[in-house]
Amino acid sequence: MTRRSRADVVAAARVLFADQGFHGTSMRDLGKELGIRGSSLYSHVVSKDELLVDVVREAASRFQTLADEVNAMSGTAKQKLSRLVQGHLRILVEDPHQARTFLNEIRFLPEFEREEAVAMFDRYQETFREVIETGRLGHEFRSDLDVPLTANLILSLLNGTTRWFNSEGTLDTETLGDEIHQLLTGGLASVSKVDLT
Amino acid sequence: MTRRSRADVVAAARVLFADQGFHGTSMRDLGKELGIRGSSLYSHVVSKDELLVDVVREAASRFQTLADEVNAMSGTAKQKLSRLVQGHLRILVEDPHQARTFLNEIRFLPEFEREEAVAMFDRYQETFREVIETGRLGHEFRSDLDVPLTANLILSLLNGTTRWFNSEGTLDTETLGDEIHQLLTGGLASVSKVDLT
DNA sequence: CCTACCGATCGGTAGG
DNA sequence: CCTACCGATCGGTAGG
Repeated sequence: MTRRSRADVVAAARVLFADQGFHGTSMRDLGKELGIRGSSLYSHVVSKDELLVDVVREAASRFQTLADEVNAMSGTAKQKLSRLVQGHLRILVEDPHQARTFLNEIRFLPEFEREEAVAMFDRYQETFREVIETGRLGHEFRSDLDVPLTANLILSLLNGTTRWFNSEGTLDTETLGDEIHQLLTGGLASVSKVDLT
Repeated sequence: MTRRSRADVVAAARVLFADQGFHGTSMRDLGKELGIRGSSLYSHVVSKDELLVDVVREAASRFQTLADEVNAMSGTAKQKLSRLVQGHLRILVEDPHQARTFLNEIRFLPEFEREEAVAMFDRYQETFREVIETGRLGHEFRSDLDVPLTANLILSLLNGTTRWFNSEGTLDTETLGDEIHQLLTGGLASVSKVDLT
């Protein structure tokens, strides 16, 4: 194997921070994953914190990109919600370690970067709120919806999939997204909606 | 203050394991929370692991109790689901630190106790599956529902509330449960279901 | 990227 | 419940 780059170190951090937690992972653990000494990592990064910052930022950036796509898109609220659901799931599934580090270890960031990440995620969540509000005003969704609450519930549902969904299994990601979108728009009940529009 | 009991130590563990993580909490941190030395904790417990085991077991036990209640209950699938949703939320809200430690730190348990806890939670989840399956067969719910998937989605939604719900806020727990139950059974769509039964 | 090392902190024990 | 301490490990640095 050749010399490692900073990107290799970040790659190891994604995996170990996700599996063992930030505080459960030592620099020596990361080194072992790459076949080098823990102390050698400091030629690539100046601190352990920096690795967590990198992983969280790259995840945040993906969510930001999805939000931009949806904001630029035309279509009904349901269509936009579907795109948000599918896009969000794709991000979680494409790099589950990155996603889990983002979701679970964000609280261990240094204060400045933590606030930065939280603000970034809130801007992302704002896209959910806007789509829900549009659907509510346009009578696609219930007019009595609590919009911020609904956004929180949808994101909880999506993010929770990282705890059990395995993309190697029988269910593929897009089908999962369809199931979720169906549950969100129509619920569990058996009788299909009468569309009055 | 008088002498501390093992229960006091477990109480401190619930809070600090939830806020700082199991690996981010030292025995000295726990001691400080109680106003004693870290080493003094060993007159109450034999290891740090034991504290995590205690917190996880007490949470698991609460879920088990709820499952027993629902299994003993009569009513429609929707009513049972509502009871599961409300009961699950109440457990999360009554002791958020215990709940968050259970959800986030369970993976750091010693292998035997981890498998025990996972098995316990799967038995609990089985109650969700049974209720959903009953509703499906009785045409309360869609007949094409993927039952285990739906159980996972519902639990993801519920557990995710620990990340943002604050029972001190304007929204009380029961109303949150109603909103969730409404979302789950009817979805976001605006037109109310036509009940053919 | 390595060896050698730093002070600090870790979980835990002995003995009172 | 305390002091005093153990070996191991932590994040990180110096110097090559």
